[in-house]
Amino acid sequence: MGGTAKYLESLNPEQLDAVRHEGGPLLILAGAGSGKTRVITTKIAWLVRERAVEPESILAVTFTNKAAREMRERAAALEPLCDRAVIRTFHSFGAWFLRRNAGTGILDYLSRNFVIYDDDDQTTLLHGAFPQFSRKECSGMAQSISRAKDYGLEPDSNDLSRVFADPALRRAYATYEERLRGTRNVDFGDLIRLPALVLRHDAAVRRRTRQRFRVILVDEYQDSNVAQFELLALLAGAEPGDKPPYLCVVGDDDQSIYRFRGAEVRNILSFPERFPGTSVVKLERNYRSYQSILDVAGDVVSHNTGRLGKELRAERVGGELPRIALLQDQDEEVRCCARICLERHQAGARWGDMAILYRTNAQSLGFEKEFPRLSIPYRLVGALRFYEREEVKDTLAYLAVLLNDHDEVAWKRVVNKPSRGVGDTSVEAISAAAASHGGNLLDASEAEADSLRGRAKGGIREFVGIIKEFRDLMAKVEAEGSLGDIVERLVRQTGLLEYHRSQDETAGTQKAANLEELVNAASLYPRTSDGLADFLETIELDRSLMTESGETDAVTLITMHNTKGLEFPVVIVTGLEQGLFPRDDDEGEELEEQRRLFYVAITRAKNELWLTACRWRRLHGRLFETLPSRFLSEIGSGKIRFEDGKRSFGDGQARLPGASYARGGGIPPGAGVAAGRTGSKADEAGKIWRAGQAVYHEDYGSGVIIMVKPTPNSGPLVVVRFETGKQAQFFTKFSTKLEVAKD
DNA sequence: CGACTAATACTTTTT
DNA sequence: GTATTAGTCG
Repeated sequence: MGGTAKYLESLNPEQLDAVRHEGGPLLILAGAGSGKTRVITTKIAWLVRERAVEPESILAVTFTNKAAREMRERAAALEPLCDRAVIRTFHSFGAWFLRRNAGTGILDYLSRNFVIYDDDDQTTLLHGAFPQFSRKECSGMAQSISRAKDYGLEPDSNDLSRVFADPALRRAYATYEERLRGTRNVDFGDLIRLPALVLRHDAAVRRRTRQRFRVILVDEYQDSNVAQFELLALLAGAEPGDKPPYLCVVGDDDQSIYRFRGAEVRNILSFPERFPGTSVVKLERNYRSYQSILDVAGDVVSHNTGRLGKELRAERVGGELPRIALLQDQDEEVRCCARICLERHQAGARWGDMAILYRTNAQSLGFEKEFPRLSIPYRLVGALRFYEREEVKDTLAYLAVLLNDHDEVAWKRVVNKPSRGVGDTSVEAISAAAASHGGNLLDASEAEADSLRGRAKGGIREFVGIIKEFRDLMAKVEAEGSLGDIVERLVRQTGLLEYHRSQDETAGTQKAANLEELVNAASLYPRTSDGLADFLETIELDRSLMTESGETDAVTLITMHNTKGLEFPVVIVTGLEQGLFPRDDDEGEELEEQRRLFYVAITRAKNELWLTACRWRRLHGRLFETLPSRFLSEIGSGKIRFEDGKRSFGDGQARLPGASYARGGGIPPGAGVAAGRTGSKADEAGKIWRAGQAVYHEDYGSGVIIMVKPTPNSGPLVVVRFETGKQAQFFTKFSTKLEVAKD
């Protein structure tokens, strides 16, 4: 090849290496803000342009729809042919694969128009199978089952103890699978698990798939789970006598933050061992933040063990020192953040340049209350998801029933919504009768209608009538209009629109408007079964759909998790307190994950970084005195500026963490937080508080102290587990309701 | 069947 | 403290 093509010119040497690498597997370790998406998209374009790779033979997978969209657009901008490449999320690829193979082989039971059950649907399905368990218990089971699928565990696996604490519940997994098959639908986990199963057992499909996809790229690889790894290994395997597809994964082990959902950091840590002959390229030049910000991030994450090892260097040298504000309480924290935002705005920054980050969604409340009063516009990210709303799920359930007579979950949801006199008894009767109709609920409904009593008889007939009518409507090939027209007519005719409109009036909600939005979204699809299945899949797989409407200039309120992939000129990370971030019981792997989360949060900042912590934090309706997060003590001296030395965690004297920090000593790691764990401590009244001591609380009853933590100023803090199973912490000094048990 | 009250929980959540 | 949900009563 001749000179460097123009679109490669602005890449740095490492990025260029990554783009032009060929042959064996490639692991790109891409630090935050290192131009990772640029490298992947350029690589796709380069393969098509310089290496004459067929775009159709390229498979690129991401974790979010947003990332997939961005990758598609940017690759196509570099080389128009790239729009023929398969660029999808892991799950959307799985759905695509399953629809092509539904009805054959081990997927013979599966409807080609399957819908995807979410956690809520899984719970409903389990509740139907196990009515003796509460909905809450079923939700727990659903979670365990999802996790099992994340780990690639089948119902007959010996390792189920990894996710099912209770052995009795393991059998529930098998029952669940049976019921799920009966619905002819899939859950989220199946979108990964089933393609792997097919590839493992069907040699012909495996060969066809491997011959088609000669290049496989994976983004955010650090967040992949075991099941995804297995699917990837199958896709990237070699057919006998053939070269394996080219495999390239991109990720950052320091940004792995989804362990609780089954993500497995080891996937990236051990990639070179799992794929021998792997080349590694590190992208360590950061184009986003000032060096002063990366210094803080680097200090924090360096406390983790088991890293692949990377050090970010800023292209943007200098920058002000990040600042930390130690506040008295949440109200002060809110005011502090508001002050920063107002100042920046007056200095010319846009509201949209600023973001307030927190660990838990509940922390957004204080900001939401105060900001309107101060005329600070804000937008809340990720709080309410469109597709999870009742009215949306109702409509989708009707549409699912149109596609599939066996969809037990959807059928149960809407057969009596809005109310048409079909109560639990009738629903149970029809459910039971479905067994003799091969699981077909519509047939069962028709057969049972006559034997139902009173209003239920007419109600069920009405329901069946509606379903049949709309199926006929869809089947009319010559009919004009889009799917939107069908959906609009459906919400009217079923009474759903009227039902939710009246709810709007009493509850002041926006349900009717949301239904309108759903109709609008549907009008982009053709009024066919395939169009409908496509529409449902898009909504099921893209929960963020329609959350952001229009470009509004507003301060972003967001959880740290949700900031991944984003950047802001000004970032304020709040709630940096021991007990909240990290939590007191975060240890080992979990502690390291929390530290990575902090790392992600810090590296979102382009120009300015603020950290805040409160001495008093209200949690579960109870006020706790806190210590600064241990993560703060991990920041080297001189790398952060202590804001307003007058306020602090201490009593205003020499052992002020803030004061000593300001002098360069670093915040002491919450003296004794770990050290005093097993110790006992007497308070002023001379009462002895130690682990194992039986106690009595006026409200909660009897319990046992499981932990005693000394605090610098507030006397001992005891963690008590009550007989009710409840666990709570008390400052013995302030808790008048807690007594040492008499005997 | 719907509206009330009482109990209950309460990280994070790409798909 | 707050929000949601389960259970009970009319």
